[in-house]
Amino acid sequence: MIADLPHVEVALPLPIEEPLTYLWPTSAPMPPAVGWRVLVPLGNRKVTGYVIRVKPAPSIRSSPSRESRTFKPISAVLDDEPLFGARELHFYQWIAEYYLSSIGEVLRTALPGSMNVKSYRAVRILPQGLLALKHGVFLTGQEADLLSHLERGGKMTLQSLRNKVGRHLQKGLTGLEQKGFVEACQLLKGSKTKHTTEQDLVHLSLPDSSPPLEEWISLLPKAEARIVTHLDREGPCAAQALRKAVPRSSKALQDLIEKGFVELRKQDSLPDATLPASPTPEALPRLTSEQETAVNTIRPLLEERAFHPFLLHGVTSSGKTEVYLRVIERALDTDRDALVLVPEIALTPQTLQRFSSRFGTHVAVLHSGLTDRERLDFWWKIRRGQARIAIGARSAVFAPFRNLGVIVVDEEHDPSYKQQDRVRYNARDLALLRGQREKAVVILGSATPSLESYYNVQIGKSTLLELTRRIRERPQPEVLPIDMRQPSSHGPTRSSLSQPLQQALKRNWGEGRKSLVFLNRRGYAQTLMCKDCGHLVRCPHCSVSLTLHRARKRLCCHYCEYQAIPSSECPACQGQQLQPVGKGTERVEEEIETLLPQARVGRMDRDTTRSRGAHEKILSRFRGEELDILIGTQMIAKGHDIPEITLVGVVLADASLNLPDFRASERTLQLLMQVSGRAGRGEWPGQVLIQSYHPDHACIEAVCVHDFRRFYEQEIAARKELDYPPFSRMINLRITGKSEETTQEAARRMGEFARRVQEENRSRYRGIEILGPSLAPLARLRDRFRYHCFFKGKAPRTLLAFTREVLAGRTRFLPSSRVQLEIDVDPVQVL
DNA sequence: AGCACGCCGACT
DNA sequence: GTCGGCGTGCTC
Repeated sequence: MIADLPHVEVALPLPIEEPLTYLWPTSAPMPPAVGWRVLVPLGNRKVTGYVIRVKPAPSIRSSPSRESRTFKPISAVLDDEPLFGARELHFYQWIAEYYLSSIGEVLRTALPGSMNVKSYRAVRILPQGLLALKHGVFLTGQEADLLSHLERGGKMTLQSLRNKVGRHLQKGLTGLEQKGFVEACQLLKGSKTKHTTEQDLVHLSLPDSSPPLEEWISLLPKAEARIVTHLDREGPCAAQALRKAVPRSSKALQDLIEKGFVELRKQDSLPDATLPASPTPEALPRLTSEQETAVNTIRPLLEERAFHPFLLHGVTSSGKTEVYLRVIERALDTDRDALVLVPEIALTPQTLQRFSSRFGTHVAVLHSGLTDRERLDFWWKIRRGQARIAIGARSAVFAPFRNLGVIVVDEEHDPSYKQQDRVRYNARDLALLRGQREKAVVILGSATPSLESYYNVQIGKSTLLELTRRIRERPQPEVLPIDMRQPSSHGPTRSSLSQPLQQALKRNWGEGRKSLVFLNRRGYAQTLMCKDCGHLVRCPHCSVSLTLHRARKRLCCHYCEYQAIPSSECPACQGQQLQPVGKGTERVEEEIETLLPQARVGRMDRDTTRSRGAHEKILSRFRGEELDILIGTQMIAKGHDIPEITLVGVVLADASLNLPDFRASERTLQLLMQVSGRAGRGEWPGQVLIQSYHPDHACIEAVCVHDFRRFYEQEIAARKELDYPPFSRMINLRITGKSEETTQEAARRMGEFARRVQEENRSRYRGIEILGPSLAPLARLRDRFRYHCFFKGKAPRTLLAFTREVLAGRTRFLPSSRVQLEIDVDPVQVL
């Protein structure tokens, strides 16, 4: 046995739970260690993996009777240094265990996507093959077919060949391979992204059984032939230099790479130039006394290098960002790094401006629009200590800083911090964990803290810092409810805008001020309904109705890609009375245009911000002098600061209130407070009108009197009563499948099995409550039926242990791959 | 995840 | 007969 060679355990980004063992060849230029990214053989392809353990050399005493198996060696080491160390690995392992996922999946989530290289089985045509095709000799029909596809495509994966030729190509291929017309090989995918410290070196990579070079070159197009000649004469050449040396080589080089006749290899180029000098210092704004207290409370703990969580509860426009900036400044001064998390939608140029004007090029901005290359670049800059601040959405919580001093989670209540697929982590919670592990200060900021975070303050786990006043002593806007049940609210028309809101919009526009109108429902009408038979137009793939989008002239499903052309005829009764019901932003826009024909009205929702930069473009038109009234969905409620807005209208506060979710009223409060906060940020006082059919609901009352705490007290009492979070933890198990019967049956058996597990270990699992299984509120999505089940318990560890035990028996209740199981720990959205 | 294999029904 | 569908099981 080759007992002395080092073995490593490699985690793979696949749904394989266990790491696999590989041999670390002695020929490798570096010793095995945790964190190396490697390419490993798996079946007949190659995948990226990450070394998570170096196995101790087997002792001499280990009995040879135990079947010793041989392991495959790794194929390649992919970087010049490991991507993570023991500390980071431990963090990843914690996440895998807590979110009931595998370490490989966590690594895939935590590291930039372009780290994942894969290979597929492929074949490529050999020069003899090209000749054979030209002269049409010795070929069956299928062989000729295959060769002609290969001639066009160069190196092709078996998959893509199959798509062209059909599945049965094995016979033809083996024939061609025997005749020496094609060669089996691997095609790497995703390896093209490199960071800037590397450059491409072009190598010739002629097939093994190569004829004389001249014969070869004669078969290639001119430009390609020139490159091959150049490489043959000069040897390997940097891609950029080659482009200069050989005219018109870009396209030809691409073709050669695809045909597999040349290869790109990475080579280190010079490291980045040093960072530019610090930005021009700007006069720092004077802090309010509240801001100063906050900064002065946080800074000493930062300097102590201790973990300390803070909840910065600051009303809108109270200057939370300035507090972050001051603390970050101090962190940098003491040689520590800073991480700032914001909801994706709040990553606007306006927000970033404040950070970059203060900290210049130290800031790495991680937004969704980055190319793979840029993302990788930032990742390495952070890892190498060249970027000292990162600002980004959810996934930035994994930014590879080594010396964090402070983590900021702005708008900490925002549900977008929860990842909704694969590893369903909550970035806010991971920020706290990371701060604890790395002895950093963590600041959670919000005008409307989540109940969890506010509760943590009450039980002493976190320190509350309050900013109760707006900067420059601006008053809070006046917030008034409008009772939509009162007939007097409506005018003679059946407008979605009440009389008071119409009056206010007119007046505000007359005074030359800006108005914001909020409705959390896009499209023209919620759906079409038949007046004769009551039929609703529904999505054929999901259990939801289709939304009418008038500009696009389509009925759209908001959960899948399905679209239909609206017709005036009822599909059920053939009546001609299909009518729009339920108004969306598009309709409200139309109503406002009718109400104020001279006003300039804009709309901002997912439909109008589809293209890149559209979001900011609409906002800057509104900020400038091009729009008077902006109507939109929740994306108008976030972050931006437009001083001229003096009126905010909420068309229907109830829309999010009636969702079957225990957080519905919390969510509604957050939305309403946030959108209200847009009013009166400048010199003129603001007014907010909230239309509702439940104007006396606790969360609407709370918004009207600006009393978050009262709402909190009420809501927390209700949660306690029902043992909902934060008084318990929940885990949601969802079973989905295309067949209704199979899915329902699997869900039923899962519930049964879970109850049996509980019964069998009654003493340990007594405190766990099993709710369901039941049909999910969205019973079908993308052709899959959905059933779910909740486990609820007060002790997180026991709850996790229980769930693990149930999952261990998943083969018992998940008979086939026709049903899928998704696990969501601490779910935020349970539709 | 991706790939092979093996079982079935529907056609050149 | 083969073609192409899908379900099952494995990967160091």
